[in-house]
Amino acid sequence: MDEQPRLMHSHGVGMAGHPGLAQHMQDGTGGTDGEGRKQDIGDILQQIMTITDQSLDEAQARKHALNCHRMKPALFNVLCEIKEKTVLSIRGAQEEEPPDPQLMRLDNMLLAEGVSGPEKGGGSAAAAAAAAAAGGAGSDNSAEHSDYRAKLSQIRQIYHTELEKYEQACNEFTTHVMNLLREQSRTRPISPKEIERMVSIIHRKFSSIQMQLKQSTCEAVMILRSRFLDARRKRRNFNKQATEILNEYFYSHLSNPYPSEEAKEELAKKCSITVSQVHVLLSNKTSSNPVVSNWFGNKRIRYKKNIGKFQEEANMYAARTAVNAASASAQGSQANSPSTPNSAGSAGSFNMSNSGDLFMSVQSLNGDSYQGAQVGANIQSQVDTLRHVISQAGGYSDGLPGSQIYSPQGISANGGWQDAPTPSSVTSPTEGPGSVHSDTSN
DNA sequence: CGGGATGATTAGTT
DNA sequence: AACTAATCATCCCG
Repeated sequence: MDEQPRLMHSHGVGMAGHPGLAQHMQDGTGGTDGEGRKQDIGDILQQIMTITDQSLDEAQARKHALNCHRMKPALFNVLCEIKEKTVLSIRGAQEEEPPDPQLMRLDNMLLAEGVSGPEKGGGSAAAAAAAAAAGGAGSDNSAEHSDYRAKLSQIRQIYHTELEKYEQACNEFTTHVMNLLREQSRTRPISPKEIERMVSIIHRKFSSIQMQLKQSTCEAVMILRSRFLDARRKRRNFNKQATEILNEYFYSHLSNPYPSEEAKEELAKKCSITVSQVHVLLSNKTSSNPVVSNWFGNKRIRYKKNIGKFQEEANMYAARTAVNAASASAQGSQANSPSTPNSAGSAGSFNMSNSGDLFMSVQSLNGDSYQGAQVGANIQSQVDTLRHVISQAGGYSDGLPGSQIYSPQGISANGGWQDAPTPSSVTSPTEGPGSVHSDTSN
């Protein structure tokens, strides 16, 4: 303690013209002493040089001896002088590096993914809440979701633990090095700048290790994420019941198969269809159930594309809803259809994109405003077929087994399915697709 | 395995 | 923003 570390700044700079060592060397009495001093200095240097070869205790002892050596201040001054010169060259190498762009990228990503952010980021919590709210019955989805979150938080935990470990190690090491340097500054000149430099070197080293950690964390998150996103693409067919419910709605609203938000929600609930959690996670909209919307979108387009293929199905569901509604009450059968009065498919008036004139009205069962079955096609290539079908009055030909016939009402030539009162009532296709009366065969 | 069925995604439209 | 049309990716049945 008696000896403060001799940092250079405390020594001043003005010794260039007056080297302390020279002074010491010259303040002897006789010329012959010169030899002895030289010897002395050589001794000291020798001791210094070999100090690292010794055991700790020995070294410690020798250090103390050196510290007390009468030549020490002189030697120290010399070292200071040399240092002063070399420092200049060191300074040049010292550049303030800008923050590593890649590190910044990693940081940003970790933050965005909620790994490095505040504990249990509000964002993910909100997403979870949204998922829970949107998917009331969806145990499947929320399970998947929580799985994702569990894995993410696992990653986050590992990341934080490791990060903390690194930080601690870094601090420990830094303190250690600084102590060492301070200790050493007794025997050799060390500028604060040098210590600073050393510290920054240490920090750089550690931060490069940290970067590796961040990188692998990012990778892990990416992998998790991609696996999660892939999962969303994995298609699971709805169960039969769900499909039936959806189909029922579709065919009973064939005139306007665009369920409202509430209707979609309702259907989703009935079918136990939940929003894919991804939708909730990636888009924070609380709106309609995209799964149901997807279904209706697909259904509409596919129905429209190939009505014939769906005739059977349509009739089936129409019949079902008819029974349910118990309305029917088929009153008059219009004269003009060759077929029996009742043969009406579900009414669909959804207007085919191109040409409204393809359908023909054949019969309308309801006195009030309702149209009977309709057949329509928008595809030019189907026209012939349709004509054929129609001419057969519900008989079928090639692709179109249907027994449906169009009535013009509710159909607008221009676009979109017109809305029409629920068709419900109309049908009674008696028997499935069969319902073909009249001259079917020919 | 091939191919149709089907849910999801995407580009473009209104 | 919701829809259509096309397409992708997977399921599923023969």
